[in-house]
Amino acid sequence: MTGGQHGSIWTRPQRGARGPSPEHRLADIAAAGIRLAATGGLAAVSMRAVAAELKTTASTLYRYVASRDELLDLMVDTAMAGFAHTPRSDEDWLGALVRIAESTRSLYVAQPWLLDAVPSSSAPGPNTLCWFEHCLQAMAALDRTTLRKMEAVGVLNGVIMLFARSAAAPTAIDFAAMDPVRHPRLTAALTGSSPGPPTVDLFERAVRALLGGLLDDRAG
Amino acid sequence: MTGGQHGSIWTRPQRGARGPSPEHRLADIAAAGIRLAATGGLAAVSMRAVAAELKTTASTLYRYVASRDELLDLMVDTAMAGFAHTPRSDEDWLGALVRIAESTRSLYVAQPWLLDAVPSSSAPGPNTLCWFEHCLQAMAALDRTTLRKMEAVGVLNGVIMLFARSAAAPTAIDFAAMDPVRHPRLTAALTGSSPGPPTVDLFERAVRALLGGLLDDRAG
DNA sequence: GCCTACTGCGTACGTCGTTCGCGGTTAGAG
DNA sequence: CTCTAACCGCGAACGACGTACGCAGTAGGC
Repeated sequence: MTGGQHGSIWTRPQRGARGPSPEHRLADIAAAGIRLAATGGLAAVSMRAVAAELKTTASTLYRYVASRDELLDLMVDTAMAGFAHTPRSDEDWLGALVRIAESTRSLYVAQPWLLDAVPSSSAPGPNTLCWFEHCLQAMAALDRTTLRKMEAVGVLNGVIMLFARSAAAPTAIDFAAMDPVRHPRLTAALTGSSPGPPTVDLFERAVRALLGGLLDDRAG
Repeated sequence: MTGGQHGSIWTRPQRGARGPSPEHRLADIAAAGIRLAATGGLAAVSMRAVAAELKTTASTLYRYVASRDELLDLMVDTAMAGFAHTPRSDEDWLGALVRIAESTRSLYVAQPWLLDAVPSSSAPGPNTLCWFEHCLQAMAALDRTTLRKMEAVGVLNGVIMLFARSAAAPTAIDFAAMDPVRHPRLTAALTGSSPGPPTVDLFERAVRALLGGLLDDRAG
């Protein structure tokens, strides 16, 4: 199993014919990486650590994967297999997208390392494409350009990740640099009442407003 | 100048009284880092590289900065000094925020490394706080909870970064993993007409829709 | 049976962030 | 003035990282 030459892991032939059969599978490697990421974040996913998890060495991993980034791509797509969505007949496109957004967000929140890994992946795997497909299917009845829809899906995904990030890492901002004279409103806002609980359904409201503005009504 | 013990760079005393005067200034260090980041991205900003830019060594930098992350914080806030905004009397809060959003995005697009650096910064510097203050000032006349406004500003910043990212790195996605059977709509969308130019003013529409939905009209 | 492609793996290279301790310098304390 | 403690720049080192190379062994195609 060569980890080089071809374009991406998804198109690469899984196995040559000649040599001994590989001792590992891509699925196991991805699972090992995910196991490490779940505990120590993406920083804990080093070639050596993943290899140790599989009781082998780092150089062996390069028989399966061309680089660390490719391993991350593999992990992302494996995690995306956890996404499931069943269309309903009683809801419109906006409702369907909101439901997709919410289950996607919960997936990101459950595996926060995804938020750090996704940006590197410019070669989406089958499960990631499946997610995309679900979004497009939800908008099937909507009369808009496909380009327009895909733009909206891209923005939607960004917003989902945005909310997932703030949910995963409670915004512990250190406002030590604040000067009451230069930032009166900020000071007033912070020294005022305690922050309290975030607005309920902020996520759903944001998603609805965004998609509505991007896809609904007038102007094309 | 000790790079340790105190909470953040912003509150740390700039200089002790006893020893010889430092040969460098934080501003120069940040500028050197920015210079490197402008060419080779954040990856090019290593302690050794920044030190070499200042004709010194990596260990010397630690007299000024506690860690690489702190150096990044410094760079981010220095770059944020490039943000300027003058309120107008003839526009409402939404118009003001849209203008802020657009100039912020152009700042991100001009210095794409900011998009990779910001996530690490949980200790905003004075210039970053100044940006926040501008947003709050734009909404001064708006009758909403301060909490609500700050949430909206947080989401706004996320959306700005989202669009800036897609503008800086043209989405060269490799769809090699696509199976026409499993992803019919995606295939149809991609094999159909060429992607063509993105929708005009997608950014402004998204910002307007989002802020409108988050802050305007009914429901509290 | 040989050749060839493939396997796992030990080793090594260069780079990274960071720490430690040295010699030299400066300012406040006595 | 002397002394001393705090501070400076810096060389060297540590451990960890991603990755390349080459070796010994194995299994299928001819």
